Amino acid sequence: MKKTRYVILGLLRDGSLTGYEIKKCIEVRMSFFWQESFGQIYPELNALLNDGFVTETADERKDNSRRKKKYAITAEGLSEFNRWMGEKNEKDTIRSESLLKLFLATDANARDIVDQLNEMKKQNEEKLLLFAFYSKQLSEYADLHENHKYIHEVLSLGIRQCELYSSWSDSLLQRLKDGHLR
Amino acid sequence: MKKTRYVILGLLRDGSLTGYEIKKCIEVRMSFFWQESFGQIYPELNALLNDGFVTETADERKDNSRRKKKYAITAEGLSEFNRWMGEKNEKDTIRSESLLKLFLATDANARDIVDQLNEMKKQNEEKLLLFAFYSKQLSEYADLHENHKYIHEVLSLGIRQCELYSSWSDSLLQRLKDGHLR
DNA sequence: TTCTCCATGTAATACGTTACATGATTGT
DNA sequence: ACAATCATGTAACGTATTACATGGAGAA
Repeated sequence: MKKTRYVILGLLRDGSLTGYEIKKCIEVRMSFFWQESFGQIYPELNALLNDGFVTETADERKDNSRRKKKYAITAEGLSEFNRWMGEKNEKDTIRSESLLKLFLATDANARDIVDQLNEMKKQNEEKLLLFAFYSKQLSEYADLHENHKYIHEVLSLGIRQCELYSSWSDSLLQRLKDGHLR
Repeated sequence: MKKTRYVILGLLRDGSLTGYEIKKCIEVRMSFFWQESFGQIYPELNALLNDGFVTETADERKDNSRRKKKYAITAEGLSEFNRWMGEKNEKDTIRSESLLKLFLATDANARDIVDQLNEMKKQNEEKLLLFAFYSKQLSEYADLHENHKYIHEVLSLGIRQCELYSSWSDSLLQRLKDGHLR
């Protein structure tokens, strides 16, 4: 089942946002465990409006041209969000082409594997920088996250996962270079 | 882009398999980073046959009734697999409803969060048992994995990831119970 | 002026799961 | 005899990405 609406509702609890802002928010803060595209967000906002879970405030200067629309959550929206919170989750899924390649690799692919591992290490180190930035940003809004104790915990899990991946790939690279992999 | 064919080709390098066996194999050994369903595998096997990347040996007793079909990789299939190995990967994606919920939770959701965390801990501990089983199974076929050095490494990463998630949820639960979460 | 980012939206397409249909084999 | 698992396949459905169309605002 599609979860787009719940992410949107969840984010709107802290104040109204435009569709664009919602997208950015998911991208910057949640990309380590969630993703949504414009093609899902905009239609879903209209569906939510239709269901009475959000209200829309259009920036109505000009006339016809499309302008900024801010969405706010309604009481019904909030209770729908809380209902979802108590529902059973579907299984987590991970799709990692890098791990797939490593898993399937033989000695014939040794050269490619080194490239894969380097790329993996690089990507995780970049993600760590992003996390650090976001983490710092968070602590500047102490009041807001007063109400969101778990964000830090999830973030800290993300960081530790990145560290795991990055150190794992690094150690594998080392052992491959030194030629004593097993 | 769809990757189903490469998983199939990758697995077939160690000997012919039926579609059913391929499915089981992915399920048991790769579920921590990859998944495929019958609805992808069977049509893809026919596509691969059509492209000359695999050959089919049907178990042709009886006549009309559908029977076991073993697939083997061809030289062209092998080179197609090796080509893919050198290609750039698409970004890894994770979809975790549990982390999404935790990320979005406030104090209002405290009760639900405890359930989520317990479920998360349980699932990761179960996965660890599966990993242990598979790991043991692997060491019994030393000859086969001689050629697949990286399987162990990927497995070990999977184990450490599960341990991370399980100990993270456990520690969060502890702190929630003791009431000193920040 | 041109580029980038903000901003909204739709349509086409691709991807993936689930349910269904069918039947053989193996173990209890 | 029955259930579980092995085994193959398709059709329907739902979900998600991508490309496209459109245009404003601010910066270089």
